[in-house]
Amino acid sequence: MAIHSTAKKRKGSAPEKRDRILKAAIQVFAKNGFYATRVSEIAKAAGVADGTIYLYFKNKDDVLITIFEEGIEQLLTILREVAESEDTFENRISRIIELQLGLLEEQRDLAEVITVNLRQSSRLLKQYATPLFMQYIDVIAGVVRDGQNEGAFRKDLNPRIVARSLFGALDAILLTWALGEGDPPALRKAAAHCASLFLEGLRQR
Amino acid sequence: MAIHSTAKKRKGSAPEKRDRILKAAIQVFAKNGFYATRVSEIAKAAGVADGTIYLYFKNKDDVLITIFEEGIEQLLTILREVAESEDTFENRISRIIELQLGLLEEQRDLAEVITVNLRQSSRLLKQYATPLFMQYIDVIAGVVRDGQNEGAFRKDLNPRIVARSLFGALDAILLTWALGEGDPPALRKAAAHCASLFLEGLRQR
Amino acid sequence: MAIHSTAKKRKGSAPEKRDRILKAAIQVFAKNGFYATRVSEIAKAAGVADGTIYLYFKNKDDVLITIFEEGIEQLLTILREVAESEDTFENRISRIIELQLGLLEEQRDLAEVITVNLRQSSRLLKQYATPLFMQYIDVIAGVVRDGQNEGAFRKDLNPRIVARSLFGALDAILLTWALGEGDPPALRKAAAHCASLFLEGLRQR
Amino acid sequence: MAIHSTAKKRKGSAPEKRDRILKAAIQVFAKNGFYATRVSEIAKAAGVADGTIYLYFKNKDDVLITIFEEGIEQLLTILREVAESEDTFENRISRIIELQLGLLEEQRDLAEVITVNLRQSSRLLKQYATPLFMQYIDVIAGVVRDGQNEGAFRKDLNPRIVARSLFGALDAILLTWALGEGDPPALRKAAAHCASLFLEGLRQR
DNA sequence: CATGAATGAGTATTCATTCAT
DNA sequence: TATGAATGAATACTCATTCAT
Repeated sequence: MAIHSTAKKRKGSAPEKRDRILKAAIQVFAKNGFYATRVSEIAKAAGVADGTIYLYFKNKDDVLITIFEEGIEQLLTILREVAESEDTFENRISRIIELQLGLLEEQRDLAEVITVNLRQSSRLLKQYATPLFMQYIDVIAGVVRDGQNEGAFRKDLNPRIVARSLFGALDAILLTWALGEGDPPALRKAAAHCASLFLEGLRQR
Repeated sequence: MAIHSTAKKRKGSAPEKRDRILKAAIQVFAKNGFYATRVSEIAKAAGVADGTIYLYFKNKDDVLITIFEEGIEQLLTILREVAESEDTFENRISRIIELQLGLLEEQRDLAEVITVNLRQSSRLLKQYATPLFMQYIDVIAGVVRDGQNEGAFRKDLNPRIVARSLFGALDAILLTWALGEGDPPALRKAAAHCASLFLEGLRQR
Repeated sequence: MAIHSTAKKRKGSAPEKRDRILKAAIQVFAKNGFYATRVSEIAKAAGVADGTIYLYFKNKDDVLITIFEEGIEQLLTILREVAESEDTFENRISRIIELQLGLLEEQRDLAEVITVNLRQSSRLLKQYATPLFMQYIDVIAGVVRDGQNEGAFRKDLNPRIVARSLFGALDAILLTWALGEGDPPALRKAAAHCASLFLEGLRQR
Repeated sequence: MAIHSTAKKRKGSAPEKRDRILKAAIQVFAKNGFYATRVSEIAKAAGVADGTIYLYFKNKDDVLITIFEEGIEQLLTILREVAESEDTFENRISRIIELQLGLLEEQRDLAEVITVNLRQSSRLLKQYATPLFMQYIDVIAGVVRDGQNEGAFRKDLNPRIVARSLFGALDAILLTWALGEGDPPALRKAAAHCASLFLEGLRQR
C-alpha cells in the first residue's frame, strides 16, 4: 500500500541496524561489564554478523563511547529543560532527582552502563566521559547557584560541591538499586528521601 | 632476643612478600584498572617473580578480592570506632566524612581501587564485593538511626538511604578531586561543605 | 553504422571496465604487493563497486593471474618479433635488452607486478605463473641457440642458462633502478653496459 | 657425568629454541611463502607453543627480518673472505659464484626465503632488506673494481652494474632451480656456465 | 619458597566474497 | 550489469597460569 515502502526500508535499515547494535550493547555491557563482553555477543544479541558492527563503529571502545555520549546527551537535554524551567528552585531540584532516577528507571541498563563504566580506567574512556560528566554537574550547579542568587538556598555552600554531592548520592542510590532486586517503588521512595534530605540541607533560613 | 635474626627474617619474609604484592597491586590497579593490569606488572612492581604471586593468591581475581576484603575491613574498623564513640551524632557524622576523605587522602589508591573496580569488575566479583560494601553503608546508617532514636536527627528519612547518599556524595567528591589537580585543601573545604549540607538536611527541628 | 551510439557504448563499456580494473590492479599491486592489496582498493582505483570486480574475475587471485597472462603475452609478442627479425644476433640481443628495459620503463608497474608478485605469491599461483615465465626465457634462449648455430656465439654455453642469466641481470638492474631514484638515463647506461658485458661473454672467437 | 650438565642445558635451551624457530620458519616460509604461512604452523614445525615464538621475536615480520639479516650476514662474511683473498680476480669471481650457489645449495630453503621474499612489498621489509642487499652488491663490485685497477678486467664497465648483473643472474638461476626439480649437479653446471659467460665478458683484451 | 620460561586458550578485527536491490 | 551493505571465516597476538628447576 505504501508507495515508497521499499525505498523506506532501504533508507531506514542502516540507522535501524546501528540502533539495534547500540541497544544490544547496552544490554550486554550492563549484564557482563565492558571487558567481559565479547563483540560476538553484542552481534548475536543485535541479530547481525560480527563484522557488521565494524561498519558502524570503529571498534569495541567506540561502541561504549557512543553509548556514553548519546546516553548522557539524552539526559543533558532533558536536564537542561528542567533547569531552565519556570518552576521554584526546590521543585527544580526535586524534578532533577526524579528525572535522573526516573529516566534511568525506564532505562536501567543504560544507567548501569553509564554509572558502571564511567570510571573505567581506560584513559581513552576517561577522556570522553569526564567532560560530559562535568557538563552534567554544571547544569545542576547552575540551578543551585541561581537558587542562591534568588534567595531560595543558603549562600555558604559551593554550588559545584553541592551538585557533585547530589550527583554522587543519586549515583550510589542507583548503583545499590541496580545491584539489588531493583523494584521501582523502592527507587521512588529513595528519590523522595534524597530530595528531602538535600532540600532541607540547602534551605535558606 | 632472638639470636638468629635471619630465621626471624625468614619467618617474616613470607607475609612481608604478600604485603608487597598487595601494595603493588593496589597501585597498578588504581593506575590502570583491573582488566588492563597484567599480573606481570604487579609482580614487577612488587619485585617478585610472576609465579610468586600464585604462592600467595589463587589467581588475579583473588588479589582484587583480598584488597577489597582487607581494605574495607581496615576502613570498617576505624569507622566503627567513630560510630560507637561518645561524641554527639553531628560530630560523629562530621568525623565520618573527614575520616573517609582523610583516610582515603592517605590511601588514594586504595580508594580508587575499591570504588572504581567495584563497578567495573565482573558480576562474580561484584557479588562478592557488594556485601562488604553494604557493611560499610550499614555502619553509617547505624549512626543515623541512633541519632534519630536519640532525637538528634529527623525521623522521616530512611537511614540506609541517607547513608548511601552520604557515601555516594563523598565518593563523587573524591572522584572529582582525583580526576582534577587534587590539592588537599580543596578536599578539606569540600568535606566541610558536604558535612554542613548533610547535617542541616538531617537536623531535627 | 550503428545508429544507437549508446548501444555501442554499452557493448564497449564492459571490456572497458574490465581494462580499468586490470590497470588499477597493476597500480595497487605494484605499490602495495598482492597480499597487502585489498579488493576494495582495486575497486576504488578503478572507479567501480567492489562487487563489480567479481563480474569480470573469479576472485582476487584471478585478477593477478590475468595480469600475468596478458602482461607476459604482451611482452612475448614484441619479444618474438625481435627474436625472429633479420637483424644480426648481437643486435637482436641488444634490442631484447633495450626492449625489456625500455618497455618496462614505460610499464614500470607491470614489471613490478610480474617480477615481485611472481615471487611472493602462493605456491598455486607460482605454479601457474612459472610456465609463462619459462616461455619468456625460452624466446631469449632461442635467439642464443640460433646465434650459436649460425656461428655468432660460442657453443659451449647452455642457451637457457644464458637466457636466465640475462633475464636475471636485467631484472636486478630494474629492481635497483626502481628502488633508487630511477632516472631514465641511468637505466639506459646500465642497459648499454649490460649488453656489452653479455655480448663479449657470448662472442665466438 | 658432565658436572655442569644441567646448567648447560638451562643456558643452552633458550638459544636452541630460538634456532629451532628460525629453522622451522625458513622451511615453512620457503614452502608456503610468508603471507600464506600461519604463525601456528611455524610453532608446530618448531615443536613449541605459539606463544613461545613471541618470547624470541616481536612478531611474524620480525621472524622474517631476522632470517634475512642473519642469512645475508652469513653470506656476507664468507663473501668478504673470498673477495679479500690472494687468488686471481677470475678465480675470486668464480668462487663467489660457486660460493653463493654452493652455500645455498646446502640451504635451499634459506635461498628460497631470501630470494622470494627479498621483494616483498611490505615497506618494512624493503627497509630492512635493501641496505643488506646493497652491501652484498658492493662486495662483488669491489672485486670487479680491483680487477679493473689491476688490469685483469676491462675498464669500460661500471663495477656496480656488473655486480648487479651477476647477482641478478645467479638469483634467477637459483629461482628457476628452486622452482624446478632442483638437482645439485644441474646447479653446478649452471654455475660453471654462468662463470664462463661473465668472465669472458669481463676479460681485458 | 621462588623463579620465569613455556604454554595455549581465548578474541578483536579484517576483508574476500555474496546477493538483494 | 552494477551496487555496496552485510556476512562470517580466519588468524596474529596476549597474558593468566603452570611447573621444572
